[in-house]
Amino acid sequence: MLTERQRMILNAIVDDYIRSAEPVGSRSISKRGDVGYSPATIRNEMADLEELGFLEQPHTSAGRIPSHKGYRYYVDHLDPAYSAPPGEIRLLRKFFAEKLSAMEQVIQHAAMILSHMTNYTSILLGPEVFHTSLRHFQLLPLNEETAVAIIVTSTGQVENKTVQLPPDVPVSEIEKVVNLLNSKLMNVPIYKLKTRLYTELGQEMERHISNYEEIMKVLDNIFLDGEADHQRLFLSGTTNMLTQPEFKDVDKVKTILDLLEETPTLTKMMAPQDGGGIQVRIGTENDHEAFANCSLITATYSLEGEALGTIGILGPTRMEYARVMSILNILSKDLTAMLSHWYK
Amino acid sequence: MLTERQRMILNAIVDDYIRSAEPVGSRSISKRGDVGYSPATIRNEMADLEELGFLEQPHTSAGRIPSHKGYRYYVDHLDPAYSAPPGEIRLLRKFFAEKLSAMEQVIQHAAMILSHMTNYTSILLGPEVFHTSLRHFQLLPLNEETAVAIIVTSTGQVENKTVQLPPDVPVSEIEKVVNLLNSKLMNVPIYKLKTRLYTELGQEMERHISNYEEIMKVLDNIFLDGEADHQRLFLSGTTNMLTQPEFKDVDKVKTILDLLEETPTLTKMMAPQDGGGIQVRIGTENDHEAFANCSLITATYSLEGEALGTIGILGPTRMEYARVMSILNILSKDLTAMLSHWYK
DNA sequence: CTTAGCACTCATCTCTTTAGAGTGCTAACG
DNA sequence: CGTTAGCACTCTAAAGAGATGAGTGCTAAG
Repeated sequence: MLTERQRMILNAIVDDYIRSAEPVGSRSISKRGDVGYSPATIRNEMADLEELGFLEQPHTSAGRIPSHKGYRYYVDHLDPAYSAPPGEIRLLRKFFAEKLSAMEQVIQHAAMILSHMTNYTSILLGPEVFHTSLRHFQLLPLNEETAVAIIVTSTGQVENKTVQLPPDVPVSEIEKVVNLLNSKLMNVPIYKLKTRLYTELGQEMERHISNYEEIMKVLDNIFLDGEADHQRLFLSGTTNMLTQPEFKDVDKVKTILDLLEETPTLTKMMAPQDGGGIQVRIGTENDHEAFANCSLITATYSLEGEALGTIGILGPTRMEYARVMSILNILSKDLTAMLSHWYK
Repeated sequence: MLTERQRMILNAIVDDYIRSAEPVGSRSISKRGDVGYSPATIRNEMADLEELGFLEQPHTSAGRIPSHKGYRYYVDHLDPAYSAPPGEIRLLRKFFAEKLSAMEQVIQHAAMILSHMTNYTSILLGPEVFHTSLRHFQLLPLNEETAVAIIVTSTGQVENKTVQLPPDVPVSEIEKVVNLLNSKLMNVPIYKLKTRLYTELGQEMERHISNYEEIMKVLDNIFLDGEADHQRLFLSGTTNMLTQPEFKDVDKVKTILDLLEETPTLTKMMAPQDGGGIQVRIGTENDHEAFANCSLITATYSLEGEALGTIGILGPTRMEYARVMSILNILSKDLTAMLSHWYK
């Protein structure tokens, strides 16, 4: 039905169009390495393919785009043996094997509810913390002043951080500390590391280690960081942004949505400022430019009196503050109640 | 700092703007029932409020919108006792109490993976079926010809459907059928109801019930419906639609996204046509106009040889068919494998 | 202090013009 | 006879030029 050359050209056009989303001109096909014909020749073939119904012209002086029939032909003649690259498959399987902890499910679920009820975007910061514990700790001196701290968690995640060492700490001392930590803090949940450091190790450290206080500071610093980095972010209702008339410009929405994908930035923004309770950040009070026209309302939930995570609603500055604040208030309390019931 | 009247006007402007997203003019404030002043008076106050920094003008001849300071004032002076309407709170708590079954988590998780890996929107149809079973069945005659069938599931969901009764069925007969169903089909998973109807009840029905065949038809009809309605839909990556240049027009995206919210329509579209395997529906081959520029690629996963659900990717007609088809193929097989392992 | 009236401003919509990409056709070439 | 160069032609997208109208600020009267 189609000549070999026509098939090749059709394939080239579909491929190009899939990549570029722009009508494909004869010149650009001609310039591809795998097609050895001039634009004029391609044009002739394209005219034929159009007549046969495989291509379309959006308008007279545009390039061609595949018609439905063209796509259909392309799909039906795809190499059936084609398989995604092995790296991709490995990734797919790896993600698929992951599981959410019961805790995370609750958070994710809450995110969904929030976005549905408010018609805004909800952002929930949940403590990954809950299902990861310490498997291994290492502190490798790089030189006299700096060392790399390595934390391996029960889920196999490896975190590392470069830290400044206090002056004049002999290697033997460091080894002692590391051994102590590994023996005493093994299997302790990440989020409890910092407190356990003091409650369980304080005395022993004081007895055996010379620079006790300064080393304590270093460790404190390391675990503090681990705590923040391990939080997990759940989003829901991002498309609700689109329904707001102030964001009818796609580019504006895009900058916001892109920022929502940037987990670290978002995590920082969600961090509660001084004290808990409901917090409202209006427009530029969010310290990111893309949120200049947004307001972020957050509330914290907690376990045993300690703030664990944050739930938040992102909307236009023109937001139904009263309603959203009330809903956040209720849900954060319910979450807190549920958690304390759960982990008791 | 602000006079009572200024506060009132500021509040009115913020409220109006929250609702309308349009700059608020003096006239519209004046016309509100709760403000008894003419536009000119309002204008004077508005000029003052602008000077104080609570309001802004997008341009000289537009109405006013609240500034950040204006929102801040509004928020800080919100009635602290305000609480969302009780109906809303009840709804919130109800949703929050819901739980996803293990099965559903897997599906939802798969949806996320798919959208992340493909950068398109993923739609997964999972069998709610798995964790709901029949708790109670009722058939209430309305008159001689019609009756309401009520199905209560183990999760407390209540489904009802109006059905046509065959002529001349005495009430006593109906009662017998209902009793038989309740005694024999109690705790049977919804998805097995239809087959069990025949395997377990066929003979007994035939013996005791006069209009056996016609009543069977009615029941069949009822359970068929329940089966379809109980499938659960998971979406992920809806915002990926935005990154496609063909959908840079917000209105176009909106029609698509709106359709994605319509669960029943979507469920129907995802239904596999004749036979399983990977299916590609290009443009208008999807029987909904809003998807004229979209392609939907679907694959089914199954349990014990029976198709249970569908996983799909929605993207522009200009889609990376080969890659997506390969990924769907792998994931659908992995899902099938996982399920058979799970439910054995 | 409040309100009516009127001139003024500026965004938005529509219409027109312009620039550029890509075609179709014709004629020449190997 | 298939392939290629050249050129006129077409049509969109971008830029510019009025017309429209909502809403203001100011002034003067109530």
